[in-house]
Amino acid sequence: MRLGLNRRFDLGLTLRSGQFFRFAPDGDGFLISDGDRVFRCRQAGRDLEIDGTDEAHARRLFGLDGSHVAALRAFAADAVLAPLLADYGGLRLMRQDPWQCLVSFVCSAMSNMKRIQANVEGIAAAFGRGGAFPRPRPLPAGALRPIRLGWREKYVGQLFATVDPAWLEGLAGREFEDVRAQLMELPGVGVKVAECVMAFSLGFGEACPVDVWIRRIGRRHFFGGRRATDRRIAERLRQRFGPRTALAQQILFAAARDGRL
DNA sequence: GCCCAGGAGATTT
DNA sequence: AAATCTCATGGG
Repeated sequence: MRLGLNRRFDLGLTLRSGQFFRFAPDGDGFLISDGDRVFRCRQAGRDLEIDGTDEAHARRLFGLDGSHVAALRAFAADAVLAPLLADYGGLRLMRQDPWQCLVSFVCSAMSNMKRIQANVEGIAAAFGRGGAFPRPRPLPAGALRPIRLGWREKYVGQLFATVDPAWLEGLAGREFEDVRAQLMELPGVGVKVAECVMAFSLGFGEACPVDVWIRRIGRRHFFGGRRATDRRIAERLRQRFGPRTALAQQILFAAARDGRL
């Protein structure tokens, strides 16, 4: 199926930006796994070719809606973001399967993108079917050991044994602080991981995950180089970008990792 | 050997 | 409430 794109979108940049981990190069496109959906995807200029899923899913997953244009217009007036839009304007905020997203970011703690991807793929390969991400279920003791998750292993095991995906999906659209507090009751989920799940799978545009990169550039660009708590940094970004904070954060993250900030 | 990586949780101050 | 410690592993 071919999907017309009349707005800015860069598939490769979006996939590699660190919000999603289940993709692999496939010819001149990608093989993508989002929850129980596995499909191929290829971008040719303003066309997006998808094979194995439907248009509604692809548009939702890649954030292909009109809100992006308005966001770019707002960002163009921002002194920090404006210089980045030429290279990062095609980076979209994805909306992936919440359960897969939750496990991915619990695995992300004090890790790096290559290893996170290997860990998440390892979990899918060991317990999933046909590339799909395995649904929660109690796993045999020691079954996660070969995945080499380190001290995240016990958290992932507990999540598989206790989380109800329907409950997780039901958090979308509810009150921000309430959702974050509920996510933080889960093992291995603190402020940062909770806001990742909210930003990348539950549609909370005000979410602002503060990791080492955002902390660094947040201090440099929004606090005059002075120290600031993660909470203050997130507050300032929210005040500056409102419901587009999550997208702004993702652009800043990608640019910072590229040495652009 | 060192330091760092999309942190969380428990303990100490 | 903020600073500190530990957790396991791979890469530069």
